[in-house]
Amino acid sequence: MAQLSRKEQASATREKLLITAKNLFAEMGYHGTPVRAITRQIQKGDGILYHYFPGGKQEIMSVLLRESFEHRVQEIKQLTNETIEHLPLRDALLVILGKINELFLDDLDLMRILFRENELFDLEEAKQLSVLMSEQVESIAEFLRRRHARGEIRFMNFTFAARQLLSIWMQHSFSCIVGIKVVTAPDVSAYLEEMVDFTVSLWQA
Amino acid sequence: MAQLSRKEQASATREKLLITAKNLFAEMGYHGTPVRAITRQIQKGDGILYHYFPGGKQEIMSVLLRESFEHRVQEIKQLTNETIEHLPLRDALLVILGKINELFLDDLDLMRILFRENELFDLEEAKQLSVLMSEQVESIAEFLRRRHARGEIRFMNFTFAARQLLSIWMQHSFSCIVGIKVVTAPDVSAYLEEMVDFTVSLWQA
Amino acid sequence: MAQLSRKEQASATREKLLITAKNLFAEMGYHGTPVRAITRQIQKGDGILYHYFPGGKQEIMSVLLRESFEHRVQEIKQLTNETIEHLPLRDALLVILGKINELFLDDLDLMRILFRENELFDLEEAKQLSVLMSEQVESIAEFLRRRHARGEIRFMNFTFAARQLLSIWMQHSFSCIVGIKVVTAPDVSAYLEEMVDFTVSLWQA
Amino acid sequence: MAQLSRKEQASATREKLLITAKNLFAEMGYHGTPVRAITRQIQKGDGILYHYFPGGKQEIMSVLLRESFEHRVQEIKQLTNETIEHLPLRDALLVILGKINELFLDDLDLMRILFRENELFDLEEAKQLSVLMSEQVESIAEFLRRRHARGEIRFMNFTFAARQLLSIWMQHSFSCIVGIKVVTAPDVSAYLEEMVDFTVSLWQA
DNA sequence: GATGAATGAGATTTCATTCAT
DNA sequence: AATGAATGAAATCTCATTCAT
Repeated sequence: MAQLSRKEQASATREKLLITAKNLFAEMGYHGTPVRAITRQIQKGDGILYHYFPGGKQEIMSVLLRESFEHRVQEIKQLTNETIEHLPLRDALLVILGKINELFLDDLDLMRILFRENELFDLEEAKQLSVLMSEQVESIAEFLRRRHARGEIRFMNFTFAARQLLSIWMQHSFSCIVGIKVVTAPDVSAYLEEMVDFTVSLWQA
Repeated sequence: MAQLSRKEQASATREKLLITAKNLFAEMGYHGTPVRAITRQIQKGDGILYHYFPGGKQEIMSVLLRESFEHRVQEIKQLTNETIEHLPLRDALLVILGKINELFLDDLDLMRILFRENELFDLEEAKQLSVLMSEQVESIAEFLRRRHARGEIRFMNFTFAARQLLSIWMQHSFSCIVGIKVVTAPDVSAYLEEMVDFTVSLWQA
Repeated sequence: MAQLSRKEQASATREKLLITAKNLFAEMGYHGTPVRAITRQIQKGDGILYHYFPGGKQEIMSVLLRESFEHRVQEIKQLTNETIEHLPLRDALLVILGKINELFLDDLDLMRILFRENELFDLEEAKQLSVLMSEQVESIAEFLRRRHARGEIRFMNFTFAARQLLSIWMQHSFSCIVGIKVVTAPDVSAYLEEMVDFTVSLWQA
Repeated sequence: MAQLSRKEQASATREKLLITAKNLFAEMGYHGTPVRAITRQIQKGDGILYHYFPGGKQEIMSVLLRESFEHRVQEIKQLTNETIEHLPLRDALLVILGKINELFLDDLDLMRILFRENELFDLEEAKQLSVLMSEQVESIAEFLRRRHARGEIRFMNFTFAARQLLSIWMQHSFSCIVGIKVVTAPDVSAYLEEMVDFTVSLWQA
């Protein structure tokens, strides 16, 4: 292992704290994770967490949410339509949903916590997520409009259509998170595909 | 006030415990509600809760969920299609969703807790809720089939159509519960109506 | 040992907490006394203190001060001049100062704490003590006036004279408390007597 | 600003530490002041305090007390009677008390701390203060003797008289420090003057 | 001279639960 | 049926101090 400068080591410790906290919060919940569990896992003293996050447990959670959110925003904004413009409609939609899904699954644990303990944190995170979803709706509506221009789907309220599509995905995701499902089928991965095909078929008629 | 028999008194205390617990859990969360807050509000000693619910805090929460769930099941099962059979399609669907909504809003707080602390309680409740939703999907699909038979909507995969409809509602409800919304519009009450109309219009084409 | 009813035992525990806290605070200071030291000394669990004093360490200190103060007020008010009316002046004054001294020495430890940590507690206690001292000044002035009427001392501003007397005592007491003395003589007990005699001699001239 | 040599810089840092510590101790108490508050205020690292004061927090407090005390001793010793020898008695006494008062008020905060935490530090400081006061008593007694020789006051035990005078001042000062006053009058500044006049009048009779 | 990462003992407090009465 | 005294593990957080750099 390379010799690390003090600054590098400090930043590494901070990072370890964040990662460990995220994992433990995911595994045992925010309330279920004692601060000690975090510090002990990185084999440091009890106080180290307060050295990097003077606000304690709450602050480390806040930082986790903020960082995850910022990453998500950046990724979704980069989801340019160019890469999907030439794909068949259903494939394009699946790519979009898949990409969104990926982003959420990426930090599914964090989402889970945000949902579960959502009163703990100032609702800022939730609000930002709302805005993000709204923007996404409009972006998809725009995409559908272009497909209509190409004659692939009929004319309709494209914003509503986009919402319909996102509903399917969101309901599916929320269900996974909270453990209540509409579909008790074993093959949950195919669910989205099925529903997208069905929806597109309605749009084409 | 009439003198209560011992049995009635006991039962009254048990009931008071349940109601008080539900209110406090809703207000301050399950973790945020000390057992003492419950017993003190009904002006009884600390131990009384364990007399009626030997399993303690967890048990009282379980009972609350179970009772609420049983009530919900009963109500939804009574949601006979007969009463809506003669209504226009979009009205009938709105009645169905409205009824489901009503049932959930009825104990929105409990739902919130079920979502938030869903790993605390054995997932039995969540599973039952899943089954309930699946049954509901089939029931709606059946209803749509009948409407198709009447020539009101075209032929399609009615199960998928029912899922699509429920997705809209579920996404909406979950969003309310966790505070993340796709629509930041001020008039949220009209949202469901709009989306149902849109969906029905697709089914009719 | 007689069998105690539950209520008696509870009250005994509360009392034990107060006494133990007082002793430990006196010995090691308020800050220097962990709550655990108190509960361990009475061989009870950590939480018992919070059962009787929900406000914790601060509350137990407050209660100690309040109770001590109430006792002191009561005693000083009962210090009727009747019992000293017939004594020679210097003896009467020594009785008064001795009585006051006794009252303070009674809870010298508490006084020490009140002085030392006086910013901790709302200044109510200190204010009340001030009022008490002022009243005492007037009471002594009144007594001196009567002695003047009897021709034992000359005419003068009796309030000032009373202050002068109390100054001697207070300075002496404060000195004992904080450990700074004007007199480094070994026989501190004779100090007050000497000074009273000196002062009276001035009044008589 | 002139470039400071290393020695000057070091000494400046040490001085900054002392001044900052004194202010913070005064403001928040010894226990209430974390070492970090001091080092952060002078924008240095955590360890710097231990560089200049290896004994840590305790040592810096000790040094503060010692320096303040040395300054006080020096000043009081310079309080030569020559400057007051020609003044009227009451004015001369007021000058003496005023000078002593000034010296104490100068570092009232430090006095306050010395009183509050007097068991923390070895009692050396308190003892020295005691000796200082005793010497002062004798010095005043000597002064009174000279005034008696001039026929301004009658013969009496001048040591006792000096004690009586200092009592008035000490009680007043202590009262200010701990917040317990004999006089609740609004004009506290006149208190000393009144009492001195009263005492002198007794000496003259 | 100076830094600040790291320590870890220890402090206060909470609270679900038990059980003798 | 009811009480509430007592428990004690556990949780969060503070802070004087050390020491490698």
